[in-house]
Amino acid sequence: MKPSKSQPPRPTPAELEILSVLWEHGPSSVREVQAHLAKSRSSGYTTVLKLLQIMAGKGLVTRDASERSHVYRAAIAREKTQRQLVNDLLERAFGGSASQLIMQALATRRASPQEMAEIRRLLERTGEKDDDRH
Amino acid sequence: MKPSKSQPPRPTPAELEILSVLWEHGPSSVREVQAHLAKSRSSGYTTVLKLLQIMAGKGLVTRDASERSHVYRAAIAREKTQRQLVNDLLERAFGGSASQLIMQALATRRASPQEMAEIRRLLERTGEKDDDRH
DNA sequence: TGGCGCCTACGAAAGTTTTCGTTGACAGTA
DNA sequence: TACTGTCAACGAAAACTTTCGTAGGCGCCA
Repeated sequence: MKPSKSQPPRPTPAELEILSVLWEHGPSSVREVQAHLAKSRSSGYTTVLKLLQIMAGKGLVTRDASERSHVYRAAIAREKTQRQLVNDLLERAFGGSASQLIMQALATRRASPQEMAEIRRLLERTGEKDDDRH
Repeated sequence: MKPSKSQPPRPTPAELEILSVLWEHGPSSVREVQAHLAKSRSSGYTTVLKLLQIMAGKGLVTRDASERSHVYRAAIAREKTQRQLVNDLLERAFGGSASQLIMQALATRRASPQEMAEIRRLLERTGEKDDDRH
């Protein structure tokens, strides 16, 4: 097996679901991941185990094997992964137009008033001065 | 081959890139699609042809075979497809939070000042409509 | 000790997506 | 007609993803 790359590859759909569980619930055993996953997808125990092993090989998760039940934790940051995925979608389906994507995001899920407010706030902050970072 | 379903399946990544070309440039021959595709991905001619044939079978594109060079056109609407994809991403990677997704979309820094303005405009309009129902 | 339950490891199958080599057809042209 | 360039069709390989069966280890306890 190759040493895990410095830059882990993009997670597959099933891997992404597992990462979501780890992001939300923190380091977990296979059993725990599988239990949470069962709510949205039905995957057998060994399937989840295998995926986690593969993900460890890819560097998507790390594993603490000091206990009998190994504990897995996400090795890539949620935000960074989300950004990468959005970027991909942007390129592949929106011709790079962020506003188009945002429009569809707003059209799909009617964002709650709180969310709308948050988005507006975010937009003001980001929009004021484009390259004024401090 | 099955008759194309009334509801075409979701396009795969490679298929989506082809659809993007068709959406942007309109009905095209295989050669034209492949030429445009070459900018972002290197796919051989027969690969693109095969994909288009598969897509035709799935109902993702239609084909005009009256000329020697068959002309393909997208059979599914851009907006609808985009919305579906955004929805998927929203569910799979953002726990359904549109504002999170939008935040990441803005963070990619693809948005030009014009786009930012457009987004702001869009947001105001949507926001008004939201509270302004009677 | 023997049996039970839970765990990891591993390999292989099944399913899906992408790639391309090869073939035969057609049109234009020398 | 023979040659050349371009095209669609097709099959099969290659690559990738997901699933699960099976085997073996370990700890617990009757």
